[in-house]
This record gives sequence, C-alpha cells and structure tokens, in this order.
Amino acid sequence: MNNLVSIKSATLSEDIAQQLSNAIVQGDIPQGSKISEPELAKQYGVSRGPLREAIVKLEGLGLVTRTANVGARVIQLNTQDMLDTFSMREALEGMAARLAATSMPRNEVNRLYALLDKHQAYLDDNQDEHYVQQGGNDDFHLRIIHASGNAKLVRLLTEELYAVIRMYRRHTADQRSDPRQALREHRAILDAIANHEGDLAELLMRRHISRASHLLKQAMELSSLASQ
Amino acid sequence: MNNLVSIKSATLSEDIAQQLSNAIVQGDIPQGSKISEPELAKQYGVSRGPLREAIVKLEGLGLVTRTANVGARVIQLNTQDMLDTFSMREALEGMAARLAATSMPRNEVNRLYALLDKHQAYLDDNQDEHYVQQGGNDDFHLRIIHASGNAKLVRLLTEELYAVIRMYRRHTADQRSDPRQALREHRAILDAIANHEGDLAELLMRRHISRASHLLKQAMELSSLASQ
DNA sequence: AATAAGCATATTGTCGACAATGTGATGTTT
DNA sequence: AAACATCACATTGTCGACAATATGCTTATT
Repeated sequence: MNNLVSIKSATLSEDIAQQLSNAIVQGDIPQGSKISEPELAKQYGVSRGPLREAIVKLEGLGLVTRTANVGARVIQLNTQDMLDTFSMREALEGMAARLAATSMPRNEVNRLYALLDKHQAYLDDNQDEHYVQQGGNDDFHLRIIHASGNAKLVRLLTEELYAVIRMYRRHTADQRSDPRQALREHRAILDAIANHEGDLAELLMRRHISRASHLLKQAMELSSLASQ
Repeated sequence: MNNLVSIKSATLSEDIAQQLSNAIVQGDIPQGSKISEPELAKQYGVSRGPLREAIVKLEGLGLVTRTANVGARVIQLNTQDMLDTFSMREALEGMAARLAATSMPRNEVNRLYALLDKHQAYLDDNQDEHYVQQGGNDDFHLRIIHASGNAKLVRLLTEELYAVIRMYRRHTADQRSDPRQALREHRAILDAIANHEGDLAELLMRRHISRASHLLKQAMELSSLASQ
C-alpha cells in the first residue's frame, strides 16, 4: 500500500500533501479529475483523517477546488488563469528584483553570475536544449526571490504559488522557445541588481515574465493540452 | 456551547474557520496565544475534526503557525512582517490599479466617484474621524482589486492576505493620520483609472500604499502594541 | 542546591464508525 | 418515449476513542 517515494516527515498529513502536490504537478493525477478520499486513503495506506488535511492544504495552494458535500477536483489549467497567475508573478517577482537590487550581498551576486555561466555552458553543450530547473537551487528566479529578503514574499512565491507555476511550465512541454534569449534577459536583470539599480531590475524582470507569459499563451492556444 | 454569531454555512469547518478568523483579527484571541484544540472544540460545540480543518485553513491564511506535535499559535504582529506584507500589497494592488485602468467599466468609475464623495461627506460631518471600512463594499481598495478583472489576484488579496492586513489596521488603532490626505490620494488614483492611464494609476497606488506603510511603521514603533 | 533523569499528564496525530448529503439507477406516470 | 419521483448506494462530513509525542513535575543524585 505505502507508495513509492515516502520522504518521512514529522506527520502523515505533511507527507501526503507533498506527494499529492507532486502527483498533481507532474500529471500523475490528471487535471479536472475527482479526488476520491477513500480511494486515495487506501492507495497511500492511511486513514481519511490526514488525507483530508492534505486536501485542505492543497486547496490553499490552489491545486484543487473543493465543494461542500461533493468533494475535491484537480484544477483545470486554462489560458485565462495562466495569464492571471503570470500577472501576479510579474508584480511580485518585479518587486523581488527591486528589493534584491538593494539587499543582495556581493558574493551572492557572484554566485549567480557563475550560475548563469553554467547555464550558458549547458546550452553550448546540449544544442540549446532547455535547462531543466525543477525548482531546485539552480533556478535563477528562486534565487532572486530569496535575495529579496522579504520573508512573506518568499513564502507566497515559493510555497503557495510555485506549485501552480511549475504545473504550467510542465504541461506546456516547456516549449517556450529560445532559451538563449531567456538567458540574456537573466543576465541583464542580474547586471541591474549588481549595480543596485532597483527600478531597472524591476522593469527588466517584469518584461522577462511578461514575455514568458506571451509565449506560454501562444503555446497553450496551439496545443490541445490547453483546451483538452 | 454554540457561540454567538453562527452564520450557518454548508459545513461546520467553514463556519469555525470564519469565526476563528474574525476572533483573531479582532483580538478576541490574543496574539501569540496557543490554540488549544480541546478547549476551542468545547467552546464552539464541535468535535476536534472540523476544528483541525479550520486551523489548517487559518495556517494557509497566515493567521496561525503550526508545529508538528506541538500545536498552533496565533501570529505575533511585528514591524518587519508588516513592512514585508505591505511591500507585497504595494506590488499587487499597484498591478490591480494598472489593470483596472483598462478594464473598469464607466459606470463603476462613476459609482466609485460617488463613494469618494460619500467618504468626503462623512469626514465633513464627523470632524475628520476615520471612516470605518471594515472590508465591506465601501472599501475603495477592494473595489479597485475587483475591477482588475484578475480572478487570481482578487482571491489572493481578498481571501488570503486581507485577514492579516485587517489585523494590522485594527491593532494599530487605525491612527494613520490625515484621512483627508488618503482621500485625496484615492481621488487621484481614480482619476488616473478613469483616464485609462495604467502606468500612472499603478504609480499612485504604490505611493499611496507605501505612504500608509510608513505611517503604520511609525505608529507601531511608538506603540507598545508592536513589541508587547 | 542544582542538575538530570524519569514519570505522570495533557495535547496532538491518527484511526474506524456513524450521520448527512449527493448521485445514479430503477420504475412509474403522462 | 420522455419526464419525474423514489430509492439504493457511494461519498463526504462529523464524531469519539486510541496511539504517539511533548511538557511539566517529582525525585534522585552529585
């Protein structure tokens, strides 16, 4: 019964929430599908108590919607919601870049330049195939967010919104073309931060995300994944 | 057992979450105090099941923090967290104002001008005492947020962040002085929106919130409520 | 007397069972 | 045959009880 990856956490509910979140983001539980409490409880080998707690958490993350006396459903990605989410990202990560420009320590700036060099080398070696940054420490955006020094902002972006954002990345086959362009934009943002130009850093970050949003929109409208 | 205000909702858990949220925002449950599940369950006349669900929701709203095997505690307001929260507000409501400038229908613009006139009249009649806008339909900021037309933004600001924001307003005795100045700023923002000047609307909204943040900071540093 | 170990108690985490609600099928009526 | 009512079933909501963990006190030891 106990499922494959069981990262022993302090409490069952946390474990289940983590696993369910991953399962949804990666599409193992398909979009729009119903979440059956008895079924999942049996599948994960726990009772319905902790499972329900996990579902409530997922609702807070916006990964499922719940209706009283009916149950929970996995969200259905669509273009409008994506655009809405990315508008929020634009505002929030723009603010993060602005803050980072005044508070990022010099050595972290250097580490980020090194990271971008690494990304560059990867593109050179893998004929421009997109770098797989699955939310780890190699994710440029996460590093900027953390450098903002705003704990609330970090929590919101990395714990509450990131699951959905990763879902959009994942399910559009990440075909937002031209990773070299994205890399150039990252470098420009970092330059602005290194020079403590908060206004410019915010502007560049917003353009960068706005552009990604446009590309994603085109991809979703062409792809059957969006309307399916 | 059953507590005073019981707005019969579809489910007990929703009810309790709502009541607990209000109790925390209004200070009936003091900051930093421990949330005892058995005690509250008895107090509200329910079992621990729905109560726990409510607590999990409150954790998602950032009103309490939970530690495994230890329990939940009401958050403790402090200046740094307030500044962090208001930076996010600045970014998000700035974006909302920008979006509202392009999507707010003419008649809603007119209704908002009427609302500001009403606020003006209130100040004239009540020797500048601050208008009590307890998150209702008379709240200028809420109206702007809804006018953004961004459903995700609305949910985030009005359901997830607003409880904490109201808490800051409440516990600083709302002594952010000069309501007439605030009203002037509201009017300037609305003018920009009416003229479809998104850039300006965003700029003004950000300044407006930034200013409120500074005032709140001063109030908190002077007041014992902040460090108490 | 101060510190540490151990124990008693209370609280949280988890479970299984019952109650309430929604859902789909069956059958009846027009 | 179509629409509606009724009923059986499955799922969600709620409850009380047990297990696991933390906390505070007592006691023993140095």
